[in-house]
Amino acid sequence: MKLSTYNKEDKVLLAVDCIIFGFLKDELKILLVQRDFEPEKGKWSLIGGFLKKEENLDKAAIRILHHLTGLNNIYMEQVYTFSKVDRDPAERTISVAYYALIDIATHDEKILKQNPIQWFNLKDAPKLIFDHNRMVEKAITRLRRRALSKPIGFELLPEKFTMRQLQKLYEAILDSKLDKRNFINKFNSFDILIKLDEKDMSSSKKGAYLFKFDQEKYNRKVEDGFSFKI
Amino acid sequence: MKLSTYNKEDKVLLAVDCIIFGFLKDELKILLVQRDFEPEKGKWSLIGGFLKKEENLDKAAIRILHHLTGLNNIYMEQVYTFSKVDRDPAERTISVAYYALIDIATHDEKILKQNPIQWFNLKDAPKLIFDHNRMVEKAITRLRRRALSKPIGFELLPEKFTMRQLQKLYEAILDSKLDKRNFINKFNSFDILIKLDEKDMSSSKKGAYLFKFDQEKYNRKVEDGFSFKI
DNA sequence: AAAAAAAGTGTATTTTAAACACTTATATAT
DNA sequence: ATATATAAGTGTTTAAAATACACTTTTTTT
Repeated sequence: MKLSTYNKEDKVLLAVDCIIFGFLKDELKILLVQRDFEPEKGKWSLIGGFLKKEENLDKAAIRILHHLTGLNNIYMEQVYTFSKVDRDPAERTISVAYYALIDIATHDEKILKQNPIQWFNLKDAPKLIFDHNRMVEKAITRLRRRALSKPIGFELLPEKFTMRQLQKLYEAILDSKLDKRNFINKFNSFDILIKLDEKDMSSSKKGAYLFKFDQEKYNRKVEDGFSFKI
Repeated sequence: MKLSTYNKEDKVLLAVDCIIFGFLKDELKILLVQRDFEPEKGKWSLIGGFLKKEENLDKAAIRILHHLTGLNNIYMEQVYTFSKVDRDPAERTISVAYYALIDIATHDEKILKQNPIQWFNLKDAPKLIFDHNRMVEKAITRLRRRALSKPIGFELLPEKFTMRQLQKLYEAILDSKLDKRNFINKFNSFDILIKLDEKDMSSSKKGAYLFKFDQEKYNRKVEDGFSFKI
């Protein structure tokens, strides 16, 4: 075996923890897993695992998420790397947090097959192991900033949705009430929605028009960014 | 020796690389070091080193920066973790990038003592080893976002500075020319400057009033944030 | 036929951003 | 002493964006 140039340096375990946000019934949710090994076996945890030598972090996040939930093709974004010395009591572990947004309805079959995995309302999620609650906080901050600077919703909403659902999503993320008319005017000014000839009748007698995103324009806005002020 | 719970998992080297920005004579600068070990010995590099088992990343960044430059008490912020498999050809190494802003004049004595270290104008910095150029890009993006959402300058400017210097700093960071009157009006609306009874005579016959930051108000603005639109 | 429930829609006001040019002070050169 | 050159300093008008705000429509249920 080749003697490494960096031979005297310490090596550490590098973990990846995934914060998966979903949205259902006007509530922001988070996907958690019941840990099935020690330490902290049985407690609720983010979806996590260890980086392997021959993969990068993005790949590791995808593999770990797939392995624990069956979810595929989820684009995750790196948030922050957590390195408190005793964050994992078992062994020195540094962990890189990733987050993603998904539409619960689209993906739920897969997830529900797996047993110790569960959606929680963000507001009443259980206490998590290690520093996972801090990770969630940091991811929420990131999500909030993202919602103010780029369109959000494509990943979190079903293909067709009402204006009200979209507004509720923004209200949930920004944790504040928005004015209906101002929201619609503002969002329409971005010109990324297509109004369908179809109504959702599930939430009112009158029915609410359904919309979908104009994929191309949406993507362009993700690139260019915008400024959404609350 | 205790048999670890995570015994079968891979361990990796974790590096920290520091992107140190400075500002002098209307130019944004970056501090680079000539690497004195293989691989890539003699090439220009960010200020880097390896995390030790018994320290967290913030501490490692401080230690590494101090060790290579003599700089003390520099607050650095984590930017991103880079993990491409072959980013370091010698051995699998993941690196966490940190960045900081410093006032060159205040710190220069210390730095200049150390030899293979040098300030470069950001615009004509040499090609760096590994993925360090990408790290710098990411740090600049972060710096720019920071400049638009929080006051900046306290760390990059001398204690007393002219309005012109402050404007040039923003111009350098945002890489765009700003209108003198609009800049002053805007910045004054933040109410974080104290106008001194002293003039800087070095750059004009008339002399330009010196300002300093109102530390308390400045800090409050760092907390609360603002929106600086260019 | 009345009541209830959510959807849908527009304007006036305030705030913020952007565009824009001349005067002042003083050292230096003639 | 006078003229000139150089950067500093200073406000207003216009345009754009954000905010505040309330009634009508549709349809089911009673």
